[in-house]
Amino acid sequence: MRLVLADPQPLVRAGIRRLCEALAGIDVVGETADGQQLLELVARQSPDLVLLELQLPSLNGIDAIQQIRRHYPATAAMVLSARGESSQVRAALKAGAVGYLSKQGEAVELELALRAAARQQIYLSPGIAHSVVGQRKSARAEDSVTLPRRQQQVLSLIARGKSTKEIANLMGISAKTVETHRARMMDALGLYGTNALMRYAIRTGLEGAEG
Amino acid sequence: MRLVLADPQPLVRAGIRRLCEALAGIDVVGETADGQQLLELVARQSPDLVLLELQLPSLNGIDAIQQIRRHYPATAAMVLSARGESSQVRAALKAGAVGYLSKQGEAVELELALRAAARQQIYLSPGIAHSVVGQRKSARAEDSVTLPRRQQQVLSLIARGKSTKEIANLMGISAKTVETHRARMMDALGLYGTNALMRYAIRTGLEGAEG
DNA sequence: GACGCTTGTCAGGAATTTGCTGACATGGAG
DNA sequence: CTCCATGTCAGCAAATTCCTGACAAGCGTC
Repeated sequence: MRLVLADPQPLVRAGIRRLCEALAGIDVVGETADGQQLLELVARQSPDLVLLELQLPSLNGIDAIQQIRRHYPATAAMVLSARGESSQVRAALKAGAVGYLSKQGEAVELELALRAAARQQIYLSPGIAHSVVGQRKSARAEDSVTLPRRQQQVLSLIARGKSTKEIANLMGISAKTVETHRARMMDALGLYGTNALMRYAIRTGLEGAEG
Repeated sequence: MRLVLADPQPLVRAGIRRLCEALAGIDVVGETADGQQLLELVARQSPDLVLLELQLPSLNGIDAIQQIRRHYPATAAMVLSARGESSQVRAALKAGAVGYLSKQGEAVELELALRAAARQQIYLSPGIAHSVVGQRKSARAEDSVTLPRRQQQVLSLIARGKSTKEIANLMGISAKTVETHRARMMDALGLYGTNALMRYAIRTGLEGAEG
């Protein structure tokens, strides 16, 4: 099985690569830190599987998965993520991921996951699986919502520390409208107060931030 | 050289372990996800070197380094961290770390760093080194400040998404005083506006949060 | 195609929060 | 002893948030 790795941290990536290469029948044919480069790599190498972190610079993991599914259907994509919010898991699977492996998981899971992928099966880390099985009691509203486009834009700007006014300018709309978006998001997410939303925004909306 | 690893993510830890074991003369004699367990491991194994992530559950990396230096002076500690804020770097070195390796660094750095440690030398990742060399022009105020006790408490509560009122209640002081603390922190950190502070608070004040 | 629902846009006005300017006590540095 | 950082608190003007509407466009359904 030919494999491509994508993770922003070179040392981590190198480590995972070693783990993969130690497995029989696994051939790592490429690695990258970057979402766009990942697509190019896939185009060149046509790997059987891509193992990718969701938080990638220049093109986030979810979008990368969609592109891969769309343009290179012979290549499967499996997530290898540090975090495991339900919304992320759902989004990844909806985008076409064939599995979701948590970095919190034990090392043996890596082999299980890759073997599963080779057999066209879906692998989910324990502690991740519940996200798709659904309805345990502690299901927070935050974890199962997809915000509309405009609201997501606002959220991402909030996460970058912009003020309402700045957001309004950047988006070319009235500050009042930004407030409405914020209010609707808080409503949808079950959050109370701007700080709670900001916290949520920063916890999630990182999307290749860094400025 | 006998080595112990500490990183909260098993998969990452396993990968780094492989990378270390592939190096001649390196013997990984233990690994853990937890700060307290790290100390016990060091006590049992008396390794020559500990390679640790700063963000560990139950006992953070900085404190762990101090304890190790104090109680097991034969064991050296080197940081292997995802982030590289100057304040963290300085704190780690002040605590007695013999090096600071960034996960953003290339895999070859691992060998350089371990070899350096074996020769009693200090290794710093490129892009980290400037933190100690100091004074290049883009030195942000944020990176070299230690806040007073009370202000740190406020900051950590901000990071947890508490409102000014809630913080005031929790700390048993007036909301006005909380605002003063906030204002002085913004001043000290060179930040403008509450959102900027909140962003900073969440970026840094994580300290085993999760709630 | 009319109806309902979501999304995107915007405002007015009340209620809160922030930012700014003082103020005062304490305790350590010089 | 004096200076300055720290911790505490208030008054008041300015800014922001929250709440209540409002209206148009798109979408799915019956």
